[in-house]
Amino acid sequence: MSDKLQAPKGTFDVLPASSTQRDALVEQIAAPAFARAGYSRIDTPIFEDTALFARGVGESTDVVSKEMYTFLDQGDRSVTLRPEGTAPVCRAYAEHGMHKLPQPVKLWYQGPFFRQEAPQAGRFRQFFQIGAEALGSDDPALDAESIVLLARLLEAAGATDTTLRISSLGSKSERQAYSQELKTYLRENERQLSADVLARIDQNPLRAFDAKHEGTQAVMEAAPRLLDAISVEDRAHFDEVLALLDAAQVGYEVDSTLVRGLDYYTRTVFEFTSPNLGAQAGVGGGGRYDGLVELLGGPPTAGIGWACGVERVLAAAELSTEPEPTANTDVYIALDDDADRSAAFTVLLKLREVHGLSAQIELAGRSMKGQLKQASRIGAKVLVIFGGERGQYDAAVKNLQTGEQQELDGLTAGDYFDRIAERVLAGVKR
RNA sequence: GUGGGCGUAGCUCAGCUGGUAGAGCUCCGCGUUGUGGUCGCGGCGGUCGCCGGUUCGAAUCCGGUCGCUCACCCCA
Repeated sequence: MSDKLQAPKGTFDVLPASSTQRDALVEQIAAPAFARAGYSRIDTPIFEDTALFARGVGESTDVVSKEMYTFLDQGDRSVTLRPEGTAPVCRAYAEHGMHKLPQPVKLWYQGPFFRQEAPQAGRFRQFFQIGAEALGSDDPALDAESIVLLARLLEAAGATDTTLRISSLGSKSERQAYSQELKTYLRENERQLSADVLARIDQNPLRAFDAKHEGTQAVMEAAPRLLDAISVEDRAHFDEVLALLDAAQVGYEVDSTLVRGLDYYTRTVFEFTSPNLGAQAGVGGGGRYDGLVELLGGPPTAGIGWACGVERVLAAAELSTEPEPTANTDVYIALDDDADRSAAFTVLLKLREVHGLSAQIELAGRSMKGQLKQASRIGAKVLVIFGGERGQYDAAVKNLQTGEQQELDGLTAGDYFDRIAERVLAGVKR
């Protein structure tokens, strides 16, 4: 075991048993919902110029400062495995001049993301996200639409007991002023704060709201709230978002302590959590990021989006019944000791290619009993036996559902396929 | 990075106070049978994570190390 290679720390193999439900989440639940809401699929590179995240997500964030997989390529360019999807989508928006398209531009994506953190329940180094970004409009209805989209997605996936927390971070200027005020407050109470909160007062004081440390939480209860400091316009925008959520009958909790760890967020921020997830309770979250596109070299552009973790959604949905990959093989070709293997192989390919059937042939040297067992194990409807018992027949076609079997003799190179195929098709259709 | 729990067969696990490894499931074969199910019998499969120490003898005790896992932190 010691020298056996294994998947890198924090990564996992998606085995056949679980790939079915993962695919279903993306293809049967997410994709149709996005299509109905006017979102188009976008795929950005798995790695990007490191500067994209440094600038877009923020140098001081944990994600950028200590969790990125960054390396130099052969040309000494610093590249980074994408830790999140919003910055790349905004880069693509700016790079391809999407501001010239009818606004807003709605995009969705799905794929792996990378963060070098200590793995634990619900947290991986390579994880999969489904995300949605809508750029080019700051209409509160877009915020509401985006949030409702995620709410419905979670519901459809089976994560029905989630909680939505929502708040507004206001605009940059108020946030900066508030940040100063909060720093002062924290300094006044620094004796009760935990060491790591204390160490980050200058970097990101808002983080203190997230701490689980008791003393810190006591201090934060009485701390000034950003939601009380935002501008009249931002407050009106936020109230409109809430009103639309009410209209959509999406329940929420306004939580003025809600903090997001990425620098680009402005105004609306939200997060869905699930009680059956352990410490990493967030299943999905996001917010508005007016200004990000401009920061990345594009025109001033409003934007809002979210991402949800595929592994977390699935865990929150508590899919108890692990559906075995439904076996739906049409034909299984069994080989007796004296089978004409060449003829069997030809029939196998023709059944697949001419008749479009799913056909498998014996490949493991099993006994006839073992081959029968294998055929029923993979759900074959029809069995073709080549060889026959002691040469009593050249081939036999057995309907595995009814048990009836027809034996064919005198097969010649010219007509064996048609005669077998005729009987196979009759059996498959039944 | 820090702390708790755990590393025995492909999977789930047993193995008390030290005597050089077991079960169930899976897989393969044989018999039974309705060519597949059931049942019966048999087989494949492990340097007990790794290294060192104590001992006549270590899966078991001690130390170290690696890995997994949960939590802190952070986030999806």
